[in-house]
Amino acid sequence: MQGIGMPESVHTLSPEPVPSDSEVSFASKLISWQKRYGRHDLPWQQTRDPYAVWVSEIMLQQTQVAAVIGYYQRFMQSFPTIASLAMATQDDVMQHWSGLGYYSRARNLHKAAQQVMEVHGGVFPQTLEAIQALPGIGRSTASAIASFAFEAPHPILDGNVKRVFARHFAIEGWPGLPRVEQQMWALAERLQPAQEHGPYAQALMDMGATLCTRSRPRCDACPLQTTCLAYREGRTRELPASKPRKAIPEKSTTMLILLHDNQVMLEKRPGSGIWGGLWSLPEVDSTLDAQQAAVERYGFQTQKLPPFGTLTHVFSHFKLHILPQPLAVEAALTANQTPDIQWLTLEAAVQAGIPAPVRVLLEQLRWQQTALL
DNA sequence: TACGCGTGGAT
DNA sequence: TATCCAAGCGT
Repeated sequence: MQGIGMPESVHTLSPEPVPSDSEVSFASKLISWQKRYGRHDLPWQQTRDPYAVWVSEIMLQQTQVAAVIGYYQRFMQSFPTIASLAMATQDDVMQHWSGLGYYSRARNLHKAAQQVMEVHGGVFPQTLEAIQALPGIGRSTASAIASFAFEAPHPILDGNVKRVFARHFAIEGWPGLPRVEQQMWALAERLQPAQEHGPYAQALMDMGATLCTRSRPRCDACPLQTTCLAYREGRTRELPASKPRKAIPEKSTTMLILLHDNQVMLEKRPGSGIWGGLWSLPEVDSTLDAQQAAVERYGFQTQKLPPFGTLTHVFSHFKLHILPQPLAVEAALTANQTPDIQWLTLEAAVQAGIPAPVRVLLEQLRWQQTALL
């Protein structure tokens, strides 16, 4: 297949349904390699339970394996079945996701479990269309679940696969570009083997994660070395093309640490947006007076406590400078109990579903108080 | 179509 | 330290 990788490669113009000989060996080489050198002992590989596969695939979206393992084990311990997840409170689910990031994944997973109970009678659906119809499951994740749980012949296209394709077939352009992605989906369909769909999907992921890594790929150990165009042309360093980046903006916010009776006040954030559904510290515009804001918003008379240093948290799309302002609540002028406010001891607060930087602040505070005793 | 959405590891 | 980006999806 000579056209692959050229800017106007043939399969974008006239897709060939029949793979060439070299494309057939692509899959079989990968599968053979996977059986011998791939990963087989990850916690979610000990089962074909579609629910377990599903949870793992959602956690692994944009998240590295090492970060997921502990979360996966605790999550499955607490929510071993679709029914148990569907019946859980959102707070309980978010608590298990706290620190893992991309919290819409947790909200969607929870919602989808309830959908499976209502729409599918508690049985995880088996067709690609029905799987992909669940919130939080796109084409690649649906295919991965179908491949691992049901041995179904659907191609995956995640970051690993894109990297392997971009290098092996010398595909130009950033893989996030719709044109490039469309080209890769067509390629993925042609390369899909006739059998061993689970091992093939795992092989692509293992290749991308352990050999065909972003930097310093281990081409010496690669089963595709003899056919890899990037290797042949010495272009593994420049492929795949990287995403064009813009400078990210910086923002500042003041977080109120309202303390009373050895407890701290947490406020539930709106369901969407940054840290949606998590419990967090109240935020005040940094140009405003924190104590005045505490009175106006909550009816609290407060005494300033010694502040501690600014905490900078970097997101993918902006940088946030957090100015913590500890305040001792002396008196509540008005009742302010709502479902979106709770008072917790520091020990309980760090166990709640809170964003990572808030955890850092509360841990610092707890350490300070311990040191004073 | 481009952007919003977290956190941590690697270089 | 700054930057990239990792088993993507929803809007």
